[in-house]
Amino acid sequence: MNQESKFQYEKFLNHISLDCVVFGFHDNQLKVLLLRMKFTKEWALPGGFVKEDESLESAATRVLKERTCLDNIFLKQFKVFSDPQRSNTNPAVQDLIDSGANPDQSWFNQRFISVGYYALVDFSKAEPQPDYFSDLCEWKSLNEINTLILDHLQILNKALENLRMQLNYQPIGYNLLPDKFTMPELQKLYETILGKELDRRNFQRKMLSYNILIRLEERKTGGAHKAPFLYEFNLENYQKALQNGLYGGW
Amino acid sequence: MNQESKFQYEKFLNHISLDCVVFGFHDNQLKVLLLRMKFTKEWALPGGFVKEDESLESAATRVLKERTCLDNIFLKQFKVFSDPQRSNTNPAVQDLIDSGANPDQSWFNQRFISVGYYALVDFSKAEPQPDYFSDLCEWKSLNEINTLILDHLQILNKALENLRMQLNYQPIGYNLLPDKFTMPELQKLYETILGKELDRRNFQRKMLSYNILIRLEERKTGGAHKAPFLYEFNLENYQKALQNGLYGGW
DNA sequence: CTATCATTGTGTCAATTAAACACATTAATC
DNA sequence: GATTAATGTGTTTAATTGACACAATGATAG
Repeated sequence: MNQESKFQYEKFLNHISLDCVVFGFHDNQLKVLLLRMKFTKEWALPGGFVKEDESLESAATRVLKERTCLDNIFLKQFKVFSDPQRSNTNPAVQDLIDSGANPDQSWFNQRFISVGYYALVDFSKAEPQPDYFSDLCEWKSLNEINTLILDHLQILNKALENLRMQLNYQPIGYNLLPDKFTMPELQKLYETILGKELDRRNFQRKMLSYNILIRLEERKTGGAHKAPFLYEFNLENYQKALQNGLYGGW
Repeated sequence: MNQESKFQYEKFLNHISLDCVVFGFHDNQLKVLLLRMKFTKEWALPGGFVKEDESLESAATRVLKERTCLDNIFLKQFKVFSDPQRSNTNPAVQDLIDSGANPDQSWFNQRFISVGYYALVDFSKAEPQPDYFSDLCEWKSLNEINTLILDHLQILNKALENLRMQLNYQPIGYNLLPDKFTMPELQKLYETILGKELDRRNFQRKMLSYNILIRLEERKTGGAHKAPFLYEFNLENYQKALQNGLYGGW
């Protein structure tokens, strides 16, 4: 276990927290990284607080490095959750207090405005680590997730909504797939995020038209049936597409 | 002057502020509502703080009602600005301190994480009101705005970027135009936001295809040349389009 | 080692959408 | 009443999307 040895709430800004929806892709399924709370055994999104001298982005990066052991994670701020009632009527708060991290209870009893981030990571490279308040850190498939503490399920759904939007004007995949991947794998990723099936041939045509893929001379063998080509991203064009978007619109 | 008689910083959450980029449309130009600081005479975005029992949305709504005398303003949260250095190296802070609102200076010397909102309002119905720290509240055209306090120019630019994005998947205009308007006026609004010209005939065809417009039997007379039809929005379809978006994407 | 099977690679055709452009109409002005 | 400059309403062509067909191939079963 690579938990923090002490929870130093003294260093953090009051009232502000952040929650991260970490997406990964494995077994043709979209996964989300969750923590199991030590006491109530409820599941939660990884989150944290903001130190006095760091930006939200730095704080999110720090938290995600602690939870996944990864650097350079794709991070996107998508919404702030500020309902005054979002955290004060939930047993999870008691759980945090029970943790003993904050003896006088003043830290967890305050109201938090939480900034939501979603992250896209390479499933195979992440090494899930629980935090001070949890005893387990695991990937869960979307359909396995029924309840989460506080408003975390709402945060997860909003993140997914935003990820689906991103799909429509920015490339996706570099952060979620291994370096080399097949067209069917990329398509499955899209289908999983969107929750619907796409036409194989039209998908390929559209995807290739973005000019962000490089087809390798290699094929992926081992599976039954015809061996598909391997692709990798053209990083230069991928970055351009991230900046400029994929569609013109007006 | 309809200023607040007292600045009650005691009631607000520490470290959290909000800034609003209020867009209006007048004389075929996109306008932004700005405040002139009492002492330094620098210009700033309208902003405020969050009371202990209100959400960010409520706080933004409250602030905008104070600045424009309008209810039911279209509001959209677009980004949080959290650079630790964003406010502590700027003369504007001294200006706020000089205001005397907070004698021990503890309030304005703290670090603020600011949530950015943009608002779309009917120019002709807003009644600009300065706040406790400003002596003037005025509409400014985008090209008139060169410098703003703190990182407000950056906030403005990000808001504009987001507004341009919104144009590509949601209808716009109901909040910015009077109840009845002409097609050329609507087109000018789009052109102003996008900063580029559009083909008159293609614009009309595309806009009508959304089914959010109702053409009235009336025409707008008074201008030289042929009188254009007046339109109004079909509110039911407009709301649907806001929810579902205008384009399919994947 | 050959036939079978499921999947991949490639391509076509029709329908829809977008871009570029032309001409008739009309309200104010002189 | 002619002129002017903008509006109303098209058409034509190109580009994109959606639906679908068939050949190629790697593993597997017999």
